[in-house]
Amino acid sequence: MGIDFELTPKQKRPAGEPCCEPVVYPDVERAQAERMGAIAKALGDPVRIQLVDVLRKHAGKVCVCELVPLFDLSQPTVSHHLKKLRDAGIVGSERQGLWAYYYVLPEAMEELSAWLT
Amino acid sequence: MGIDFELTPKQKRPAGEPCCEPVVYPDVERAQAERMGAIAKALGDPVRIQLVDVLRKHAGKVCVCELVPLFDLSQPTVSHHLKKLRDAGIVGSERQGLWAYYYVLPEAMEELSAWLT
DNA sequence: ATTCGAAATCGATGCCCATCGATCTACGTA
DNA sequence: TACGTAGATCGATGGGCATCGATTTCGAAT
Repeated sequence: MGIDFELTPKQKRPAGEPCCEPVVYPDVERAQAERMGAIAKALGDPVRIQLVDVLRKHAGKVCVCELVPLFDLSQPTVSHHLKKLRDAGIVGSERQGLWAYYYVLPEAMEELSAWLT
Repeated sequence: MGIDFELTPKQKRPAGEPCCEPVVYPDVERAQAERMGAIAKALGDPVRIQLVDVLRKHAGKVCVCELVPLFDLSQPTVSHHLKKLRDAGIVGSERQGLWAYYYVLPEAMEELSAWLT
């Protein structure tokens, strides 16, 4: 359990004057912190926040051709943002003929939300 | 309300074969998306996730001199991460003599959590 | 006054990221 | 078969970020 960090302070401080109570092990271990950080990082862009918001409010699969004109960005850039969200497990995609449809996978956001609260 | 994006699709598609239902306005406007993105971006690093976790679980003010040895990082690097969290409004700080104490400001994380759920 | 120490800041470095135009892929249509 | 189109990928570019050692700042202690 816990993290393989050093926990015994290396600095010495004046005797009889501790600066605070000793800190215990962080109870998310490093792997979970990296997972939370990865989700948060994927959401750390206003364009991707709005993409997720549109997909979520639509409550279904949305075609990329509907997403691109929502932004003042090129089609490759929107595709790049969608890929970031997909790599983080926040959205899924599905191809039907020429068109590609994206949808929210709620689990990732529930993970982060559960950690936040 | 809403976002100043173009909403009428510019691409024409084969008649009688719509790819999906039309997308409505995103109901977080751009400013709110940027706020959410800023919070998520500040949390988008495993070190900062663990910093927040330690501060939160400690339920009080924690001295920087206790935080630094938790990580295999230099003191300036930890200070840099704390500054990022402070700039995003996720933590607050307080100086007492030589030492500096940090603590979680729950409002920012509640903001993001409320948007996520 | 001088020294010591905790924390922030500075400057440099190497890497990652957002963005674009151009290209590629693959499917539908004429 | 050839063409047109939706979306992904490529390569380049400019800016931002994580990290470090060195320095600065300022309060404490001798």
